[in-house]
Amino acid sequence: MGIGYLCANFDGMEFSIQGSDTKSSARAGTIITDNGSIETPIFMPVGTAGTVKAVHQRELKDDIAASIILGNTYHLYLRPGTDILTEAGGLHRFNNWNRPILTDSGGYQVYSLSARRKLSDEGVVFQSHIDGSRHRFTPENVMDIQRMIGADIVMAFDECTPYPCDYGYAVRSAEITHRWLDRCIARFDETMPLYGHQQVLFPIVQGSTYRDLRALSAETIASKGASGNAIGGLSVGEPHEVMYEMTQLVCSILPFDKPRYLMGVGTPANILESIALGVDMFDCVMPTRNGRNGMLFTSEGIINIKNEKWRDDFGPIDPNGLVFVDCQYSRAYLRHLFVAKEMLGSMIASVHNLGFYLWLVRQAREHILKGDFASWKNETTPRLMQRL
RNA sequence: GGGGGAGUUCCAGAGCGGUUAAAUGGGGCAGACUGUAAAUCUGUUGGCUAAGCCUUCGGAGGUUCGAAUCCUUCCUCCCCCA
Repeated sequence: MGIGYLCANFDGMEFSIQGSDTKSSARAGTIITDNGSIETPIFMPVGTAGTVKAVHQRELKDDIAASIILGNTYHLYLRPGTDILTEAGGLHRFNNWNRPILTDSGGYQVYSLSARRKLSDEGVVFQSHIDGSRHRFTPENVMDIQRMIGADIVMAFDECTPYPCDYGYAVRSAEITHRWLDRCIARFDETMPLYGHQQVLFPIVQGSTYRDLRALSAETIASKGASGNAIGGLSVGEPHEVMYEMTQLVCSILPFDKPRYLMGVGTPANILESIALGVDMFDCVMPTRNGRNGMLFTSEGIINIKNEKWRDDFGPIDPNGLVFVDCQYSRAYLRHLFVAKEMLGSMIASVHNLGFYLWLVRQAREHILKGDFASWKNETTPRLMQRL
């Protein structure tokens, strides 16, 4: 890849707001990228290793109607590696997804693989979870790798601050993330996209659960004038009220006219609450991972499909679901697949859960445009979160 | 017909005189999972009027302070030789 330069003020992404709720900070917008547009609020299925686990692209597009998916820098760098990705012509062509992609930077792995890495101001040295080999990640090469992956939205390299976390650590962690951000921006700005579509860089707010640090971090991030801004370091074990408090605080500081992305969140309730606080974008492994483990989110509540009670329930998985699996397979059949450890069970559950999550954010958008989002959210959430 | 082996809690299978309601798997039941080291992990799995008691290791007797473990006998199954 060559070192190039960008036209001043060029923004590879547009964001517009079509409407907002009357009794909350929820808004309905549209993000336009070179690979397609995204109506917000949006849920982005996680496709860490270049695949939304157990789901075909065809299902993602036609049934689930996902408008953007994730990839992960750390995982794709280790496998298949940047040589294969560039040879393929980028991740879009490699995994046959012609809509937008967002790549996480590996900042979450700084947290989740903390036992396997050494963090310094320079960057992070990871010991591969695959073969133990050592790999240095810096703000600079993380930008380069994300250029080679070719995501439409790339994330700044950060440290997802753990929880609980003492104040001193939270300060140092946020400072590292901020220093890294400047290096990310510098490198990103001096390099060019490789595959003919524009890319944008989202910075990430940290600050753990401390209001002053969150505010400081949000102001720092906001000052960069990025195309969109992310909130990281939440949903790592803190109480929900704390997560909402931090989200509300940060949203009040981040620019109104740019999309806000709450990383790693969450449950259906988390998502609706955060939309009300002004968040536009979400991603979470919950619908796929929990789906593979037998947990179904439905319009009627939450189901553990492995439970004996579904053994002879021949009703649809979700009578109100819009995805083809919802009405074509029974709960009894899906339970059988899980009990028998048949892989189709994981596939059906993943398609269903993602279909449900995308349905949920589409509903949210409709109610925001109608102006009754807050009341709809309050009456809907208890039903969605009840255990069946 | 002759010789040998085995029957243990839902299943397989340890245990071979007391620390055994009985290892370990599996199965069953339940729980967890939030920018994916996860098609993963954890708990539990005889009964009860539960810090205690009752029933349980093919059946019935017996030895012993004490038996799933030793003896007698019966039943059932498996293998080898005719």
